[in-house]
Amino acid sequence: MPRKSLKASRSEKILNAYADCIVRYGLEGATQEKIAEHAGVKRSILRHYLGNKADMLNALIDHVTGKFDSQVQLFADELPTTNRLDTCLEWMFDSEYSSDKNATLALEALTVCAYEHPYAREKLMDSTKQFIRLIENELIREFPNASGGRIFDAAIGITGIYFTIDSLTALQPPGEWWSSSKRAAHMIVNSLGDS
Amino acid sequence: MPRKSLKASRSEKILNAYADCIVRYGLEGATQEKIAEHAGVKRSILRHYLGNKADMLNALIDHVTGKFDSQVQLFADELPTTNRLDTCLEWMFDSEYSSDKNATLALEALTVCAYEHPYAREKLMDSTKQFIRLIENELIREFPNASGGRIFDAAIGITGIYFTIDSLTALQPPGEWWSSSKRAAHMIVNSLGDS
DNA sequence: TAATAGATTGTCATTTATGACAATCTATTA
DNA sequence: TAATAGATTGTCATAAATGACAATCTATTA
Repeated sequence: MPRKSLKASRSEKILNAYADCIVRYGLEGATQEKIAEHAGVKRSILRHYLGNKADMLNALIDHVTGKFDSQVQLFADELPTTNRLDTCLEWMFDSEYSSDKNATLALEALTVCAYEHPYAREKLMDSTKQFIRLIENELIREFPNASGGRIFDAAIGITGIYFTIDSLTALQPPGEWWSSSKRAAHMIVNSLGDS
Repeated sequence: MPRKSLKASRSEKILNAYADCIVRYGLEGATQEKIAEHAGVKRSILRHYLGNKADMLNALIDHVTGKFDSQVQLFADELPTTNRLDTCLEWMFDSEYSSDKNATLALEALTVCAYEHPYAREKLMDSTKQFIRLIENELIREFPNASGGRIFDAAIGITGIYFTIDSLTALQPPGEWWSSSKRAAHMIVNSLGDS
């Protein structure tokens, strides 16, 4: 007889606003007032659906890492059957293409609290590993004969280049930095070719 | 007849504590109380030497970028005359060696406020450029015949790999990530060799 | 349509962070 | 040693953030 619960959709909306806020104002700068404003709800609502500050942070950690993970998965699924690796780099290093840049940025904003929050550290580590593994898989597919060690080195390198150019977004770097990043990633890829 | 001013040394100590705090707690999480505690002084002292919150942030921006710049300069000056590039990568990607990792981390912690603080954005951009230029110079010295474009691409790539592995410190990644990062950087360097 | 579970709003107390400034202490040297 | 400029400490007012909870509104369906 009760009305149906909006918990799922409301929580979603609030956590997205929370993620936006930590990217914009930093983790501690994302106050409940600001989150509520961004989400277009009253502050009391946050508490109603997500509990107190600590609860909210835990929910946020799950939400941000989960969202990142599923976007990574979606990204992998959408890659074409031919020319996968080139397409992959093309998508990664095109500042226009990417649908939701904030996924990476939110991850990075959370990183600063890893010291204080072992749970965040754990989840962030998992998500990072999964991203590296995506790159590894594409490299293996293209260079089945390369050693696992070299594949991993290359994956770490490409991931590093991507994370940095992504986090530099806040500094509004010139567009050439994106294309240079892409070419640097290709340098790594090519070096796997020379057996 | 007055006593001599401690402004320089006190400000230095406070700003170092401030930088430590933003790395540990994030920009907004670094409250005056915590800074004072880390610096081993009373909170009132902060105001006495560095003014109000906004003044302190500006001083911090100058301090952090200035410190980073001078460490980069020192780093370049200490490179040996022979085998410079290898030594450079060796030092960058040795998690033990580096004297003050926090210089990079503080830079990254400040990045989140770039949206709100154009001044921070400006200074951070300058420092980043200077770092890239250091790498560029070493690459040019080793590969005088490589095109400027390829040199820049490589410098962007190596810098990206370095910044990322450095910021991942908070997640306590396995030591192999450091060595893999180093080898990835070498892949980029080597690709400059095959004209 | 009446009862119910949940949505939504509003308010108040507590804690925390900051700003301002008065009061006191201390090295320096004229 | 006395005057001075600065160091240091302490306190209070204000603002901001959070936590807790009461009060009201509204779908849903028995």
